[in-house]
Amino acid sequence: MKLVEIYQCLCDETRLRILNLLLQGPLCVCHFQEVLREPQVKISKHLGYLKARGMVKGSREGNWMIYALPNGRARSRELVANLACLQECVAENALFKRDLARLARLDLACAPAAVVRGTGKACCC
Amino acid sequence: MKLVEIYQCLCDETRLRILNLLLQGPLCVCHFQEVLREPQVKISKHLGYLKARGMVKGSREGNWMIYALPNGRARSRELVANLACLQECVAENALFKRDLARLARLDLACAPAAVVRGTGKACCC
DNA sequence: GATTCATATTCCTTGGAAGGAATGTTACCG
DNA sequence: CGGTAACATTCCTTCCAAGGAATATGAATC
Repeated sequence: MKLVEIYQCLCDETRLRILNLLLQGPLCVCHFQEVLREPQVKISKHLGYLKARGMVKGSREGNWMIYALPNGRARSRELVANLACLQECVAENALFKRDLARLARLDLACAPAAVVRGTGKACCC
Repeated sequence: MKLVEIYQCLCDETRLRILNLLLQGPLCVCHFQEVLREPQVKISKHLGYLKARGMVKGSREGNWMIYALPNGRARSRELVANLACLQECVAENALFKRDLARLARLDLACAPAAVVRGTGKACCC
């Protein structure tokens, strides 16, 4: 992944919001939809864009697709630096903070449901 | 300048090369041309793009246009963080290092000429 | 096996960015 | 004041990205 490709991934607001959520951990598409409140096709296409460039990886978990950032060892210096920078930059931004708050509420509602279902998974409820 | 606008400025290789040079200090258009070896119109348009978004400022110096990053106080947290990140990211990149080397050679050739002309300016010779 | 849920893909339109050729503008210089 | 040097802008074409509607795929469930 070239440096300019990293920036291309970062130059759309929806993608920034997606990555902001992924900095908290893996997430399935339906949760992106709930938190971002954007149409399914929009979310899905941006995830496809990021995946095609190696910025995220996706794995199927039964009926759901879980997306995550590449794991630590697979992250280039440039990617690590830019993800850290992104996290610092969004820290005081209202939109991104609201997204994180919604994500936290979702996790709270989600985890018990997962326990009930006996999956132990926070996703997908 | 919104965060996403910063990334939009960064998502083109020519603009990255321009900003890499500007991290060393102000520069005139003709020097961008010499270092980057790209056509005048290309340089000029990318500088216009950056200027329109507040990423650089331009000032006329006689016959020349000098471009520079906004000065310290005018830089937002996001901009400071991303410029630092950019500088770190390009530090080991061959293309960007070559540009800096060319810039250094240009300054060496340029400064004496400026002295001879009695301007004391490194730009434009 | 038909249905349903979650997600992806296709097809379309629209807009914006990139690049080059040509031309315009501004300042300096004789 | 005509010319020239340094940049900017316009006009054009090409390409890619974004978004939505509709449709397809793949897994689970009955």
